[in-house]
Amino acid sequence: MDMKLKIPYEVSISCSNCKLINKCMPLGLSTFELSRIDSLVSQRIKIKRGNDLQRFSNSHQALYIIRTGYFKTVISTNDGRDQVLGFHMSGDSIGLAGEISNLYSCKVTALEDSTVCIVPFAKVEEVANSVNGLHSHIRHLYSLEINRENSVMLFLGSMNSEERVATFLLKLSASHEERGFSPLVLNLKMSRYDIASYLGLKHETVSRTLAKFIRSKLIYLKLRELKIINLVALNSLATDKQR
Amino acid sequence: MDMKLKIPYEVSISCSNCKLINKCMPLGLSTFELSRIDSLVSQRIKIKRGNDLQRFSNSHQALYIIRTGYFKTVISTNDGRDQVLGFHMSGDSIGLAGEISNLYSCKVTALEDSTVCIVPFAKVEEVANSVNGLHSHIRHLYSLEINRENSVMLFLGSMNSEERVATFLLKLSASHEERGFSPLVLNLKMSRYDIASYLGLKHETVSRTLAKFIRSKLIYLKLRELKIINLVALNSLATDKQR
DNA sequence: CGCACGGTTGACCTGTATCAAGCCGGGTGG
DNA sequence: CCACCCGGCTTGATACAGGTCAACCGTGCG
Repeated sequence: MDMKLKIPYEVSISCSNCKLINKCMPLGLSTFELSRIDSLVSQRIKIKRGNDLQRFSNSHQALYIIRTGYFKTVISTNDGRDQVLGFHMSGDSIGLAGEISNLYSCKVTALEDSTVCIVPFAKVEEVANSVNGLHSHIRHLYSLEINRENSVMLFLGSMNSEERVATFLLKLSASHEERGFSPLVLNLKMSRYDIASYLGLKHETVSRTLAKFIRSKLIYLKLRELKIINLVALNSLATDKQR
Repeated sequence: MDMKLKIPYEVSISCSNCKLINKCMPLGLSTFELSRIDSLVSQRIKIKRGNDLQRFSNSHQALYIIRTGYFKTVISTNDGRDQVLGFHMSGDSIGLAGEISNLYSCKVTALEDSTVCIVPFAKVEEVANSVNGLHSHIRHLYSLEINRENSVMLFLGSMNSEERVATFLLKLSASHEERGFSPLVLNLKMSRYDIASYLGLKHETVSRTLAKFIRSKLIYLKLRELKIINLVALNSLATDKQR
């Protein structure tokens, strides 16, 4: 069924035999279109845990797509304020905001060893007339990002700490499930500090809230290893604003 | 120099003689390119204060650009949570997120009588090969929006109430200045409730913080009419995180 | 003209931040 | 391989910013 050949580890470096193709490219491409897609990715780079995806030349001239690994994006101001904007895993596009504003810089940091595909927009425009819907797909990627940010603003602007933490766990769970992993077993790649910043809380509050969830048997947690025990209850914590 | 002919009020309905062309379209277009741009806008619609920009057919098939007026975008969940995501005025593009997610709906409400230009993406793709940089300009618009949202997440996640209100006023001021108005005289189109939601505060807190600013002679405020008296101090409140 | 709603202000309360102490685990160097 | 140490994490005690509740005012809309 699923032939497992012994293949040198660099062979699968083309889009057409990448498992993620349905996530980062339009659905339902013909074989001809697939062959054109292969020329989109100018390079694939490896980034070690703790390092930043430093932008090559002009960042908003290219799309960065995570092939493997885990990242956080952080905005920092010159008065020393930091804010984690999001966490990203395989198939996600990052750096869509480009470098427009100089008021604050946006950093993309690997939380584990990762690989990233770089798709220059120039190539997109070259290839677009032979691949149907490529432009609209790029717009779709931007829309996804804006939607993601909207949902972050929602909890930052209107939720208490329990609701925020529950929402965070559910988001993680959903993105795991989306990628074919168990939605109930999460391996946290980020620190409590990262979570706290993302949720607009202090790390102590995150700790306490997680402890409360453990006590009420919603989750199991040992360091960075987390299991969701009561998904339903967690969900109603996040979405049933009582009163 | 600048001929002022008496023209029936609907004539200026083409992009090539719209004052906003430099804001919503790429810079430095040739006259030929300008003529192609004119065909981009499929229609211009009027929206009365208090009404929503209801999306036509499939929203993410078109770009909506504010010609005149003022809008707020609001996200609401089915458990009755509301969050103002932003305020928008002439030249801004709205609705870039499309309708991807059904978890929460995003509403765009006019805060005063407004007009909006609709640019279907299908037209963009038709015209793109005769207008240099049109695709990259669209991407630029998305980037602007993502950047804007990043800055909102920054204050929602990491600022206290004074910093938030000061930041809000400075943002308003900057967008006025950008459009050639005085950066010091602001006419608030939105209610205190809207401001509060946007800033992730309660309206009482917004009121009190504004009152504090009045007392310390940073601003003058009478209902919705606001004057910035000490821009420098306001700025250092927003950006100098002491300690 | 009147009323409802937006806005302000005060008194009080609570959720989250702050400060502080201690624990644990993993990485480093001897 | 072990010991140490540092950074991530937890937990407790306390403080305070901002939320909540309530009363009142003004204004602009119907």
